[in-house]
Amino acid sequence: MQLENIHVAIVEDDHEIRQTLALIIDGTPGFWCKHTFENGQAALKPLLENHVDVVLMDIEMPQLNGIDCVRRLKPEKPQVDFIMLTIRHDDEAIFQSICAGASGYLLKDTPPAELLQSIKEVKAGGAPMSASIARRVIQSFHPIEKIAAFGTGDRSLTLLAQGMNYRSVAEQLFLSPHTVKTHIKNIYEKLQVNSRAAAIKKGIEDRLI
Amino acid sequence: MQLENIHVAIVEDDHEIRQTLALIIDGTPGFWCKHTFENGQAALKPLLENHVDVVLMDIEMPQLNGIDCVRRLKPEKPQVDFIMLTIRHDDEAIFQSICAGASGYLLKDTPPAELLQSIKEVKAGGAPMSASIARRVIQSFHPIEKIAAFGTGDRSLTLLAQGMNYRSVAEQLFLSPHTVKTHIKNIYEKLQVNSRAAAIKKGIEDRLI
DNA sequence: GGCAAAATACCCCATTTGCCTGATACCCTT
DNA sequence: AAGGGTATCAGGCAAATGGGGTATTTTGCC
Repeated sequence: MQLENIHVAIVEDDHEIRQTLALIIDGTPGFWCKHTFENGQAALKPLLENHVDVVLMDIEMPQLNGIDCVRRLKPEKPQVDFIMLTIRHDDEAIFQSICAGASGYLLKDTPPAELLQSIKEVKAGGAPMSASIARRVIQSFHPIEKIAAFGTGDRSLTLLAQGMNYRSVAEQLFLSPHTVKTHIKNIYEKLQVNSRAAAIKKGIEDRLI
Repeated sequence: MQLENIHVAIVEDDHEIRQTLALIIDGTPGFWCKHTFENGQAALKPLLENHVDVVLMDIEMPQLNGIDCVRRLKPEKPQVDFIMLTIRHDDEAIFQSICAGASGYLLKDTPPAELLQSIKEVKAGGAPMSASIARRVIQSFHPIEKIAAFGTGDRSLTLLAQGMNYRSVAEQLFLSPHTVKTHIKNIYEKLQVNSRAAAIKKGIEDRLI
């Protein structure tokens, strides 16, 4: 496939895991474990100054955790692909990692063959994820059960979010501006906000819009 | 692995592809192609009334496209896993499919072995995606290059989205309300909107907030 | 049929917003 | 030195918003 080795770095605080991963990678043709670091802080400078293709990144580490490490490195080295390699499978870890710039997310029980495949895959423009992680990511797009399900009002909110004012929304929905106002008032109460701005933010977060 | 066959349905308007897929699935132990349909409309009733585990769904089909078909079936049959199987790889198709309720997204050049593996994977709670699709999904979480990168203003927008008014934002950022006003005006221009509501929606969509 | 909830509509009024004009200053690049 | 971009601050003004009411009609449900 690729003519040159894929240069890999490992950031992982557990000595044994770090060594094992390095052995797996170095022991496979086409892969070269160029660096290993025992926490995020130690990885920052070397990874900024040296080129690697893929970084395997643990999350829970002393001094600087993997998510923050990615957050700081990715903007500076956008061509580097970061794969989180962690036991954490909670939404917070997953989505913070992805938002920080990770291009892959594997659980630590990933078998060596799949790990190596994932490294190749991310380098080829993919986004390798453990099956359960991928499902979580996909599910994050699925609509939530509409909280308390307000009736006509939700349409109003959608239109407001598009920049319309009471009058325009009223025309669109064939209602009086007064009515729209009443609806919006009710929506504010249900969403526990008191401004259009906050309502729209909450509405989007809760997938009502 | 599983004691019983995985029951699969195929919704695909191209006769040849449909037959080929059916042959692949029926020819593999552990899989059973229970139904095939030539468009979304034809699939609706049978899929509501009969149980299948996984549906392979094309997108572009006459009468009822695959995305709308999933949108209508998934809420009624949440336990069914839908895998889009299409040549389309544009963002609109990808994200509309996922939002409609698809749990997987494969391109039509997926080799048979990988297709079968994906069916098993989705049934096991995964979310099989072609590599390039997965990357798109992941990238959708990444912050956009700040359009024209407004400097201080973006902070203002974030605070406005939390329901603050000019005065509160000004206090928070140690600025004059006038300054905040100016910033917001500039942001509106850059986002091509003219109301706070639309700005927040666009800001969230573009991941500036 | 009857009741409760939602939807519809209207009023007043203080506050806020969006837009206009203008200004000063700083940091770039040319 | 000149120009462009950004950040800062200011006053004025028409329009929109948010909050407090009240009241009628429609709807869904028992």
